[in-house]
Amino acid sequence: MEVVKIIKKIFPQLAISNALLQEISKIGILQSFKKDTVLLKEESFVKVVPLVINGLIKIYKEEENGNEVLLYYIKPGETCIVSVITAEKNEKSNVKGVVEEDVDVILIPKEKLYNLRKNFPGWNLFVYNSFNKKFDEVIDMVKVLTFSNKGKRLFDFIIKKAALNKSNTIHKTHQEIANELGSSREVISRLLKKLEKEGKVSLAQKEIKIL
Amino acid sequence: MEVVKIIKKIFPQLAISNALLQEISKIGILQSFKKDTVLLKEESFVKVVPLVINGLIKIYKEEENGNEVLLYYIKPGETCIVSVITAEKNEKSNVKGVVEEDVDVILIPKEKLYNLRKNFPGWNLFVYNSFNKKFDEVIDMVKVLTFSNKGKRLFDFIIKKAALNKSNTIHKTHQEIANELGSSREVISRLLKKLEKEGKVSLAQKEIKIL
DNA sequence: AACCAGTTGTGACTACTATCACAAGATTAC
DNA sequence: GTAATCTTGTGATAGTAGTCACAACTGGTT
Repeated sequence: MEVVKIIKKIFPQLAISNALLQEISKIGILQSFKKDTVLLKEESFVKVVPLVINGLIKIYKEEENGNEVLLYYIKPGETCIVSVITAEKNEKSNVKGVVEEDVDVILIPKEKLYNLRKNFPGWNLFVYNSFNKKFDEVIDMVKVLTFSNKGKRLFDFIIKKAALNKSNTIHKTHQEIANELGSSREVISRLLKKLEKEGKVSLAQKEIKIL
Repeated sequence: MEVVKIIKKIFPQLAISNALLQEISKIGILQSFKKDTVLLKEESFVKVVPLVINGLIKIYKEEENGNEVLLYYIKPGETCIVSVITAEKNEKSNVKGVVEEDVDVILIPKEKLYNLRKNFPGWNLFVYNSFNKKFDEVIDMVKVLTFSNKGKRLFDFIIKKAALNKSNTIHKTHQEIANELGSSREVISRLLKKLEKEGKVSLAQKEIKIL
């Protein structure tokens, strides 16, 4: 019963009810995905909902012109709320999900969701919680986008990304950051240089260290 | 059985299951609120969840410095998803809800939510749908904020607000719009003037008409 | 009619951000 | 070790947005 242990450790909320714990360990499929695997495509139907055990998944929206809009990351102990909702509504996804750091996940097949929702209140509460958390994150993003300049937004991003990595260093090119924040490479380079001069970070190739 | 009729008409989703329909008509409290009534305060606990029959509720975040961040409007047929979630989690709200146009609502007392969630899958689906809709709206806002300038954002706002009013005219001062969009009055005045010159709107005191 | 408060219009200035152009540094492959 | 490629640095320029200052208009009141 490997899965039961994992759930107890990483998803304590789902282990409160023993029935739910058993059900998920029965229907859940353990699987791993490598960096850059596309788990959720825009305009396609959701077949499974992932519960992230470790690693990181990036959720974003992709524009026609190639622009991307970073929405949030899914970290261990969390699920892809957009997947849950669109799977149950049998609708197409309108966001994209890509593995940012190699992940291990428990996959819940879409057909099992109705039963979970109907018979396990603990599952609903988990979904509500997940929803709430991500909604708050996106709302916070709206706030930052409304009132902060790029410099603040960039620093905000660096701090949060480092926290997700449980490290004080992030490994991304300026171009990648520019894409995620909807800016241009030159602007990010300049702003990072400024942060370095202010003594807040130190820079190297593909590396930003928080001081 | 006035409430039953209203639910059937305005919330068809909740009328699919007769049991749910009966339950809501039993526990729901019909009530009206005038413009500017504060229905949901930041940092206070949610006691009731409103199902909006007609009118309009504005949901936004208020900053320490008085800045506001418009999140979305709740129109007839919708519920305040933040209320549902925070009520069930017994947490404090982190957004503010104010009546924008006089509303009639069905109020669901917080204590009844658990029973609805546990025993009525149709209620869950309604909550999921509401969540999905508002999440999409906020995501779209992130997109606009990331890639559009204020001019586009303003025009976007005008179009959407007019649609909510079911009218081609909105009645707000430039200052009010500036507050909702997190800009300044002068900027909004100038941009509106520009839209007028482009023949997209016509302006009068406290009135913007879409052409 | 004159007044007043609220609303809108606009110039001047500054800071921020995007874009183009190109240089320079770092890394990888041969 | 050198070429080729990827990544970062930086000047110049233009457009966007916020702020200050003040003028002009509007609707309602006395």
